[in-house]
Amino acid sequence: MSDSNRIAVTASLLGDPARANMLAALMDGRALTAKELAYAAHVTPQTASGHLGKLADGGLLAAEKQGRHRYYRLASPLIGQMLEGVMAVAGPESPRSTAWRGGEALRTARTCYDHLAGRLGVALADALSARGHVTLGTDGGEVTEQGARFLDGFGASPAPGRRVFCRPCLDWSERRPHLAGRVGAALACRCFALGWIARQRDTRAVAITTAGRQGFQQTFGFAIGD
Amino acid sequence: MSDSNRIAVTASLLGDPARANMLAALMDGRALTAKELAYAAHVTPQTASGHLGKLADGGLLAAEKQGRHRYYRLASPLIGQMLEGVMAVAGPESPRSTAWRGGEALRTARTCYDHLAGRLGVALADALSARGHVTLGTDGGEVTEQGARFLDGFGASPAPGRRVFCRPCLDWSERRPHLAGRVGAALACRCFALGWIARQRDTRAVAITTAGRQGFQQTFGFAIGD
DNA sequence: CGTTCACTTCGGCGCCGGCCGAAGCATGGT
DNA sequence: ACCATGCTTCGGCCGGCGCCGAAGTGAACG
Repeated sequence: MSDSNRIAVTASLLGDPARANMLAALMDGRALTAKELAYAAHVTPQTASGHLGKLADGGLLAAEKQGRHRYYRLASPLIGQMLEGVMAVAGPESPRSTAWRGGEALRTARTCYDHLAGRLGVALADALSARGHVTLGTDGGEVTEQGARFLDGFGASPAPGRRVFCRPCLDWSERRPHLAGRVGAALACRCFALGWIARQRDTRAVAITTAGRQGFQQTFGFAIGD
Repeated sequence: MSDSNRIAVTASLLGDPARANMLAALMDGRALTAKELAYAAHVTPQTASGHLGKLADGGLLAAEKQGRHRYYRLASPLIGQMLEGVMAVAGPESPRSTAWRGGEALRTARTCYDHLAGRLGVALADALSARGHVTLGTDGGEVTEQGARFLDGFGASPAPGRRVFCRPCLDWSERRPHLAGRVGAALACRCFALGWIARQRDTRAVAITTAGRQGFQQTFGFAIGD
């Protein structure tokens, strides 16, 4: 089988709306049951079962059985990255048709596998860059020395000691980069731990709490949230 | 239309073998005619015409008419990046079934949109890293000062003056990173210009010339090619 | 132990999309 | 002007795949 046939096989796994719905639901890094994924995909459990089997056989999902429950998660960060790449190309809807449910919340703040995206994610990247905590270029970026001290103090130290590079991830709703990689993941983890943001049921839109609005304003200098 | 339906629509464009073949053929950054793409995809011109229309309508290809010839190319580097991401997940064939035609040449050296991939691409990244010309981490890397001087001297200066970050791209055949981004593109461009590598007709496998074997050995310290 | 729930498998149906032959239009060459 | 070539469109065919009802297996609960 040629390499482009392998592309076709992998891509066709994403190319069904039900399966795409499932993968998107798993993009917040959590594991969900087959039943929850069936609900997310708007199909019956039997249909979902077939789809999940294909995704697992194709190496995109990892399955774990707990009693009668079957939990699925994305098989690796690489799958998350691939989905990000497809999303970046698929892009947002045209501004004229943004009336679909939940869209605004996703645009405000959401998880993108293990890091934050949407306006919140981009605002974090912008603030860190503007304050000289990270230096960002076209192909990448790096945490500065003062940035490392800042992140240490904030409780989001990405790695001890060594140089810490940043992986920009083109945000599909903002069309500008947010921070992926270890830095992005550490920031997200810390913000959840502080209670500034909270996961919601049935969506990977992330809620910004009152504490979060204050925290982002005082610590990073931007206003976000209702 | 929800974001995951947009994923499905975009992915399904890649999910057909004929279309995947065409996109793969265009991954070396060249523009090809509809006829050439039909040949690459092993379908008739009329079938190819329908597929190309879909890829162009979907924003994946850009079309340009020259007389009776219709040239298509990938619409943007972002498309190349997306395809890289799918290829990284699709991965190589299992070692037991590598007998397909042209596979070894692709693994040795090929273009990955605008930069070099395969063993050659990975060897370049390794050599630059080992010699201290670039520093590479998990999420990215940067050209060092001595590295910038080296690249200047080599004729592959990626950008004047400013800090130059590197974008690692997981090589699907080697499962380790080669260099994408501006640095990778500048290296590839220079190696073509030096005649160390040459494009081949009907494949994005890149031929390593005799001059190239000597040049890579003397300048970068690795042996590659027949 | 019986009931409920989660999940999987089977079988049948219908839709969709890729395929190509045929035909038509446009361009290039002699 | 005629012929060859590149490309597109149309129509029909067929295979593949997602869908769900029905049924079965296994786990959890009272």
